[in-house]
Amino acid sequence: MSPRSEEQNEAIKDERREQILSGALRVFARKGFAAAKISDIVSRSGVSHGLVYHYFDSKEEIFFELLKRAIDTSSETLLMVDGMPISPLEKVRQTAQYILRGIGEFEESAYYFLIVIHASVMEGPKHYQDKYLEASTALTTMADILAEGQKTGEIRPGDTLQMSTVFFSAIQGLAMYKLAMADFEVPDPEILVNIVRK
Amino acid sequence: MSPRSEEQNEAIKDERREQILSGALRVFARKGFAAAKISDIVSRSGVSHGLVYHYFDSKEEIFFELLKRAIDTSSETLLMVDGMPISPLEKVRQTAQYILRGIGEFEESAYYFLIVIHASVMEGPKHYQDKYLEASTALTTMADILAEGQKTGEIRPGDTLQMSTVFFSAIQGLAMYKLAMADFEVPDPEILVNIVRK
DNA sequence: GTCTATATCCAGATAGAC
DNA sequence: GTCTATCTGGATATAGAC
Repeated sequence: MSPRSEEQNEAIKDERREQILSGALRVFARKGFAAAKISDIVSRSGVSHGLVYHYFDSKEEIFFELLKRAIDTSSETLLMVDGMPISPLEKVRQTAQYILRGIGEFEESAYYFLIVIHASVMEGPKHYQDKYLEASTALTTMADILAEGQKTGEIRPGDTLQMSTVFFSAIQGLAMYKLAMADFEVPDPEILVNIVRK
Repeated sequence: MSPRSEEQNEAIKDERREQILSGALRVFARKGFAAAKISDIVSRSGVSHGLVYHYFDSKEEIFFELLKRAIDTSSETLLMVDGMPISPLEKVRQTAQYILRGIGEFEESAYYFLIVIHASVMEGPKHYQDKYLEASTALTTMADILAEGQKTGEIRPGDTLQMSTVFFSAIQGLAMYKLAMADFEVPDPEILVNIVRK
């Protein structure tokens, strides 16, 4: 038997973990936390039942890892756009374009939105909700951008938090339509921009 | 023992059914079909475990009844608005006002939206999806209204089905925010109107 | 019409072989 | 590192008393 190096073992471990998470993403998104069965994840990811529990302590831990990724990614996206040297309206446009492209091109992207929805709306372990609160920073970040845009006159007058909420509501809703309807086509990002544009 | 009349028995049966459905609505909305336990419904509705199965054949039948009500109600609402002798833009405004008021005032209303989401996005019995397809008539009905409005110049140019999809996406998303956030306040309906208004 | 008690099945998690 | 076999709890649904 040829012994494997530490690095090789680490690489294998990472690969298996990702393999499991990738299958679990689809299963959790489509079924929700409680309805998702370990056996579903096993089928999707092609590993054995026992191996899942070798890499994760519980079903809950797998879900939480996915939730973490979903929220971290969306926060980073918004901070990235906010840091660009462009006008407020253009920031809104970039956000809409970026997210909608993701939903259209990668099914994974829509699944991550569903994970957040499950964690936030559905009853479950309390720390899901806690983690979710971090996601609401997106709402206020966008509201701040809109307020700037009101000063420059690019953005409609009105309650910026409400506008921000409608903007993200539409995005979440679109992610769901994408998964619900087979022939769904991603709408023109400009329709989202129209929510706030003067 | 004083015998009860047929009518009284019927009234009791109806009342119990509604009692069960009312509790089940909240449970299914918050947990999804698979995660909802009969014992949850029992706690919420205040009847015994056995009685639930006296009035319904299965958990599935309860869910389906709720789904039916959700979809029938939303179809009727849209047809009602469409039948009003008002301009296309005004029809959009009435729809937004009516639905948002419902979401704001009655928690029940937001729950029904969640029921539809569960049925459409989550994996489950196939006939849920079939039933759900009826709900998509709302999308096309609204698209038709928008097309009329484009002729009269009240509505923005562009793909009307896409605009209709964004409009309803936002509504669905708002229903979720309502249930996810404790301090949620319903936004001004005019923000939704702005999606399509020229 | 309503309840409690129980049968049956299936899921999450563990143990231990290879 | 990976697998199969098994334990154990809990859920749906049923049976039958009141």
